[in-house]
Amino acid sequence: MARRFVIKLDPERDAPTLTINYEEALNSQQYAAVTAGGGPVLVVAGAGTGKTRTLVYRVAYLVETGTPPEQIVLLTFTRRASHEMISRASMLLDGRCQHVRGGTFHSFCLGILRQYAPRIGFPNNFTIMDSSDAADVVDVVRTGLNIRKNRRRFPRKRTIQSIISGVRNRDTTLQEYVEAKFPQFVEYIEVIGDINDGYSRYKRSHGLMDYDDLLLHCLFLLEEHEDVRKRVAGGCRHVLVDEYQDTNLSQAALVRAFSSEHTNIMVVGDDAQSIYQFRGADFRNILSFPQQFSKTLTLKLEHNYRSTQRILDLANHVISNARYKFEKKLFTEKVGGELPVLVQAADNRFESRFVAQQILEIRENGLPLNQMAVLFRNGFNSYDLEVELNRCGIPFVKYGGMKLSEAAHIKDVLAHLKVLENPLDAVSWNRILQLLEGVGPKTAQRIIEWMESGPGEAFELDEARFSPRYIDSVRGLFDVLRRVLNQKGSITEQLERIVAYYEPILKRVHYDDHPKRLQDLEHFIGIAESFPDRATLLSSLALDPIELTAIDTDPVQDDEPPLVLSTIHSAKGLEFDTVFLIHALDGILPSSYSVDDSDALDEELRLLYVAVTRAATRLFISYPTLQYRRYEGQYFASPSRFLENIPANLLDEGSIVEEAVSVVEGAPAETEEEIQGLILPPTPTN
DNA sequence: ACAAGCAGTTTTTTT
DNA sequence: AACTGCTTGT
Repeated sequence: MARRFVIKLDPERDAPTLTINYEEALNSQQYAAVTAGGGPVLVVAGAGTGKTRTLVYRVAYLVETGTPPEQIVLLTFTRRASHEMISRASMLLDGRCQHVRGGTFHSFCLGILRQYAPRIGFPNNFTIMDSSDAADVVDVVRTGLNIRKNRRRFPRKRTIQSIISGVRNRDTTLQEYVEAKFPQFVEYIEVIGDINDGYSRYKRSHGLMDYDDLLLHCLFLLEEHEDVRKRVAGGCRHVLVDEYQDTNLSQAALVRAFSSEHTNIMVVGDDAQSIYQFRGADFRNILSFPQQFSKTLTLKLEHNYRSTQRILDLANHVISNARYKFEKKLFTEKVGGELPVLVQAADNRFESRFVAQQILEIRENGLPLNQMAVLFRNGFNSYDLEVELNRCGIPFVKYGGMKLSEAAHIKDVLAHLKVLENPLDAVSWNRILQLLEGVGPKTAQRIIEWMESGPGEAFELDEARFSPRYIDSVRGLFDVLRRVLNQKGSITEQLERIVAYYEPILKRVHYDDHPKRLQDLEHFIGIAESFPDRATLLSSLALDPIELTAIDTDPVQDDEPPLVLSTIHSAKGLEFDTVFLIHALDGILPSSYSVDDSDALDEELRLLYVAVTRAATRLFISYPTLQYRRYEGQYFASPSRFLENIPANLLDEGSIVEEAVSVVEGAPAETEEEIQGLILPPTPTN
């Protein structure tokens, strides 16, 4: 007779032993999120409430409680964010966290598509186009359709590309979208539709995908191929999504697909920080999450650990002016602190000198440079300041603005690599052929068509068909490509060969500044060295472009962590002790492109909210009164409308006084105490 | 017919 | 700084 023995479970002893004391490290709301079970979880987390911390601990918790790290998918907004979170989780727990799969939606989709592309009629080695490549294709298609540009006010190639992309990222039609956003082009809706059709066909026949395709083709793949969906979603035991308020329709659908097998999905975000509506994101996406996933557990993080109460008061006041009423109000225990200040400067130069001097002073008082940041609306708003910082010897890094891989000369060299990787890539062929003397759009097109129809062997040129005016230079191009291909050297060797070939072209095309551009190319070769192969280099560059200013950083003071300059968009998710928001002008912070559209205007307001909430203890907002415009010359600009009529108990006012001698020890006027001691040296002539 | 060079206009934010 | 449209040159 069988006997049954019962062992009593002792929760003290038999619970998995956790090396991290989660309860102690987190507040109760964070703890609830980190230790939540499976199923859909929505975490609505205000600015500075420990959103990143929560995700990091969540990753560690999942790993510790037995989820294989490679079955955890952490989708973030930038690759920087995903690297940071994964390495923080690794430090918290151990190296197992390194195997968590992370990245942007685009890079995660790329990985899937590289594997399964043939299932949807693409080669595995398809090329990723950035938006200016896409605009070039649009132009080729438009020319091919014989659409005359000299029709009245026909949209530019960039505009057509952004219309096409705008429609694909939203739940709308071309008709509706153009009527709403580009009423001046309503008469061309049909033509734009034709261009769009041609554009899709062109991409498909040449193995090209734009950014939208990475998401949409991946979604199509998962929806149409049950076995692929099962395999991919089967590997996603836990899906975590950061910055969910900035996802668009297709990203929400992808989240659904990824989590379709295990339904363990946690999304984190803040509707008040949605700043990518221009790209199709909709903050209502995050609010409708519980409707899209049944039995959603909703948690809120409202306790701010970052900022002083005075900064939060200003932030709460700013966001209360939005048409849409956001529900949460942030609170903190950091009472008091300095009142944020709004500083009026006479012009750009005064603003720059003010900021640089404050930074020097604050550093003098012991705050490291990398805990300060200067934020601005547009990449070019910091040009003047960058000059001033260089003059003062303040090292800085800049995020946002011009990217290395967007510079014409880098794109030229990259296009050579791209045709080696994907010989069908007609955009790149088009680009590199037109660099040859005597070859323009028409000839480039004819050569491409000849290559596609004719010889099996790539990079071979047959005689007589082409004019002797350029035949030799085409042959020269093919020779270089063939040599690079046959030699199978390292990336560096391949690039060096191409740059050597390209150098004379560079001198001809950019005669006035070729030394600077050649320097960029050398620097680029150095960066490329760290990539394992050509394909990885090209994909990484397309999805995670390198900042152009990485080049200018002077090696003199590289032991000091640099000051951060950033567009507000690129500063999302970051925090600093001291923040300077510069160029807070009407027409810049509410961008002049947004003032007619109340939704867009609201987004600009949220942008200001994001900027303000980056600051922990000190916030300076400044604007120059005098601005220049091309033909009108100088004119007086007004401060941001968002900063008007702010009660004096929330925002101080300051002005800049010029003082040729030394600091006056006396009592300055109250409103000027913030900038007491600012000495402006005589304005240099340059 | 097509390329090259010049003049005038237009520039957000990002994967 | 890059794109578009116009004029000139081969």
